[in-house]
Amino acid sequence: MTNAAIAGMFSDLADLLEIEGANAFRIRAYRNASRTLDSLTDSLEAIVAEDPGKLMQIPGIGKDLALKIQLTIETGQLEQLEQMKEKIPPDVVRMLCIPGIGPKKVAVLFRKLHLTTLDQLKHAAQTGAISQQKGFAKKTEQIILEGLEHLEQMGLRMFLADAKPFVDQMVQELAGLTGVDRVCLAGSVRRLKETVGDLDILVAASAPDQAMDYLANHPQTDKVLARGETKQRVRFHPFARTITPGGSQVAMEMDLRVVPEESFGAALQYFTGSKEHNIETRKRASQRGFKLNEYGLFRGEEVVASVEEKDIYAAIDLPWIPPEIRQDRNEFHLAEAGEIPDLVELGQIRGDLHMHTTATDGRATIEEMIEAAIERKLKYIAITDHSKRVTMANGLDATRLRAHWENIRSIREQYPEIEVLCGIECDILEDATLDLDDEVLAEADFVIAVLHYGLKQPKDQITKRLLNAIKNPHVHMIGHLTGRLLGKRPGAEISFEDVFKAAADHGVLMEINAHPSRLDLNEIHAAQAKELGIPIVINTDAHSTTGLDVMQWGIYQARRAGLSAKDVANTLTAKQFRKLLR
DNA sequence: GCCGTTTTCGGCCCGACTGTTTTCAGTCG
Repeated sequence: MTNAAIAGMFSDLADLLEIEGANAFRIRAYRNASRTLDSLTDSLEAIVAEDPGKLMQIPGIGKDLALKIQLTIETGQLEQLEQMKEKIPPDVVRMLCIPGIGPKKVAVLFRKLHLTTLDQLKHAAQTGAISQQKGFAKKTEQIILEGLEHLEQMGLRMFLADAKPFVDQMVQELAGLTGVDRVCLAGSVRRLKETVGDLDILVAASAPDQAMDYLANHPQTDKVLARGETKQRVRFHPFARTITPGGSQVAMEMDLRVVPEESFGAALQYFTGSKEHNIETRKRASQRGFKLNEYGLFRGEEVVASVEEKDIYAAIDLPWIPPEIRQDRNEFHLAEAGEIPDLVELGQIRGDLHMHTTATDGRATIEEMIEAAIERKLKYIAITDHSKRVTMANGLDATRLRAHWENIRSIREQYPEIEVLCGIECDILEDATLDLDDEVLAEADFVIAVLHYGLKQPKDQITKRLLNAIKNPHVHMIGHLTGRLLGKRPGAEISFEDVFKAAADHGVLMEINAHPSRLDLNEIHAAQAKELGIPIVINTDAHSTTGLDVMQWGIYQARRAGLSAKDVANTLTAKQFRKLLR
């Protein structure tokens, strides 16, 4: 059983307990535990197998939760969760997804009105049965009906790559307004999260109305959902696709927060989050006798810090922490030790070691790819077309591959300003052998081994395939290890610890695929690979010349994992990079 | 349910906004 599965059970249990009206702090304990387990790099299964007592060393896991984790792994289910599910139907839990409807209201709908499905809820709202209840009125019924309509879209997130250009533009427009002193992105977009649920912008202004009016009347704005003295929430017309299959259009919402200039730093810290990071910073503040809110850090009435973010951190004895790593994972530990990493930047990337050409499923020729790479100031690249197993991409067999390499060798002589490696993206087959013979692979400058097929195999077999590839002396890198996809296929997750340890032993590189809708090797696993000293390579897997431009999103992924240039192998010079290869 | 350089019991982050109220509870971020 995966950590994510156990974390999910605790999270579900917290939802159910909330509807039941359980102690709020007990619910929080489950939520905290869920989040901690989800970002834990060690496998809970392995910990239990070794020594269940060690579970209690995990922060937020005490005697009770340790036992629940152990029993969940042993029995395959969480007893309390199963019991609660008997009592509360799944649609009742879904009611929590309606904005404006929380656990208290759901409890009334379920216990007093005996509504157990969303259809019943809709009917009750339409017939006015709900407004009869104390604490409910016509407006609430309207909220419910609107909410049900949007429920399908609710909770949908979009890729950072879609959201960021839009909010960047909005920031620019707001910055141009008279009376607006400072504007900054906040929330998950500022933290450069891979996907974002909503958008946050912070403004410092002497007159809040100007910025709010501008946003309210913006052509992209569909509806003002809430507006107060300092805060406004709007819904935009759909401007990008969501990450769900089918990519339905979704209306994104944005919070605009206006604060006085002297509070900007405190507000920026506060609204950047993450929520978990903020809870920890406020805890640290209160341990030092301070109170921290969006207006500043206070000792009694006295303002200790408020203008700049770094002042807030300094006052609680920490260096400034980059937004990308504000996840309450280990940034406080790093900050205390003075080890906040100097995060890798796009300008430091010198090579791109994964791209395709017209020889297989790319749309540009070898020459075009080389010239595009030179334009983008790259010093070295690897041309890595598909191997024969990927028939739908016109994958290369030994004969065609050798001819392709010969072609590359003659073409690259015309481009002395860039080093071009003859590479191959070689499939790891279902039986754990490689798609091309060793003697062919031995002729390559750079070999990427990847999984494309047989992902429904059991965990052990997939792990074995990866281990075999790593042991092959001709393989240089494991390509786009789709941690998330594998993790989501029941029974097909891999043993990352085993794979990473083998990679570390054999000097095999790991890849972050920079494509914004892929971003394979998520930040947790990338951080884990870094811990083991495995060099990480950020590649575009470009299928066209413009495909080389997605590098930025991979950089963000690496930054969230806390990687600095020394952890990223393609920041090395071509010569240094070659030396790194076994 | 967790946790401890005030505490093994009594805390647990904090404020804005809305709707239903007539001073506040619920919800949200």
